[in-house]
Amino acid sequence: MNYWLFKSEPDTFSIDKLKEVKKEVWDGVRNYQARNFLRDEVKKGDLILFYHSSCKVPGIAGIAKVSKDSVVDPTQFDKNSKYFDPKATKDSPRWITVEVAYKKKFKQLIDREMLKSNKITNGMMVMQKGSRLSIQPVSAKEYEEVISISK
DNA sequence: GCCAACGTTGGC
DNA sequence: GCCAACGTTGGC
Repeated sequence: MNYWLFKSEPDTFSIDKLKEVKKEVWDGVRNYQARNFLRDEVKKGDLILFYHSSCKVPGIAGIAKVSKDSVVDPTQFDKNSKYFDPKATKDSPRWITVEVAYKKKFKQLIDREMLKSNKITNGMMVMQKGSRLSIQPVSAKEYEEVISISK
């Protein structure tokens, strides 16, 4: 079992929205490094730190769980989607992702100030300058620390 | 295969 | 809105 951090802009898709819909296909990832994680390493049962980015207060908002792995991102075939990819075919889809299920929302958002002030969480990939990857691996130690901060 | 130009991300 | 960091594109 592995741990991950998934970034999402709350204006587009937030932890509250996930809570409402319970499950959602994590579509729209169009970066190969992130896609490779989604395709090869993110598996059913893995736990996800749900990170809100590009907003007033960025930070970790809660936890989700991978409910299905190796899901073909349907938006690549949708001409009306901004994620449409003319080079993707049904026979060899280019964008593979996962489905995530809501697990919990933290009582309080763990903002970057909080992550920075903790020695372990300050070392997380999301805290590194210029870290743009939207699907990031998280160590068990980092995950546990985030959980303990959230309590 | 190099690399400049360009586009995007994302914290601040 | 700024700007640094990074990824992608495309000419050569």
